[in-house]
Amino acid sequence: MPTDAFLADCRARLAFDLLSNTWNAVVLWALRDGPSRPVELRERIGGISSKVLTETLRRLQFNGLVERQAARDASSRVEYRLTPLGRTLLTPIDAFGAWAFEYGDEVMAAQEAACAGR
Amino acid sequence: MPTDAFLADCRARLAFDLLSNTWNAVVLWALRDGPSRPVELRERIGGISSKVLTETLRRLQFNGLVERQAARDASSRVEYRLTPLGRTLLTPIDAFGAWAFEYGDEVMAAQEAACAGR
DNA sequence: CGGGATCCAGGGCGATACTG
DNA sequence: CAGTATCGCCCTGGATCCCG
Repeated sequence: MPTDAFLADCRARLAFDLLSNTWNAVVLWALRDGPSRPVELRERIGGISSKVLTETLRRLQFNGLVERQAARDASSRVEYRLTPLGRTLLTPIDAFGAWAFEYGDEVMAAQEAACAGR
Repeated sequence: MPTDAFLADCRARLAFDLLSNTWNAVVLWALRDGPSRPVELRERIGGISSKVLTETLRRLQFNGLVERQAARDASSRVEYRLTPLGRTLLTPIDAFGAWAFEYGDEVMAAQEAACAGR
């Protein structure tokens, strides 16, 4: 990867856009351990409404990161799973998780310091 | 880092939130090579208004990732630079850049395929 | 040049209710 | 259970103007 000319490169922004909303990364992460049904996802994630979850999954689907599989019987059981492409995104997301685990406290401290200063 | 109990962990979401807007990652990236003045940042980034750049820098400042340094003379020259904490974030961002460089085409292809299917 | 003040449009996100 | 339809808030992001 070239270290310069990054910003004008649409590819980089494309990747940033994939993470530029509240739930994309969270849902991808929630799918890391295998296919899941919406109910499972919701309880695993917590705090996400059915509607927003669906919207997020549609977005991820649109970008080729997730695929949807309906049950073959008529029951309303559906599964979502990461595509191979989506799975490759776990590595960078992992990097962020590790970062948060290590530096999360510092960020929160900075936030409180900034608030205190006001 | 624990691989489970990630989603309920506020720390992880905190990190995701740092990337959950359009410009945070881009501006951080633009600062990677050293302190810069807003004008420089704007031309390096491209497509960002003065107002939005300022807002973004304030956000990053609030989170302790960037610091602002006014010139000592009265001229209106200001520099922004990454804090040590902010610099640690470059590694995960790098991971995303590398990912985009490698898989960007696949994402765009998936998008086009999704559009064609409609 | 830096950056505030406005005004404005779009969309993310939430709560709720409803259909199959 | 999965998903859609509404309604509405609020924030991001963009354009413009103006001040030190």
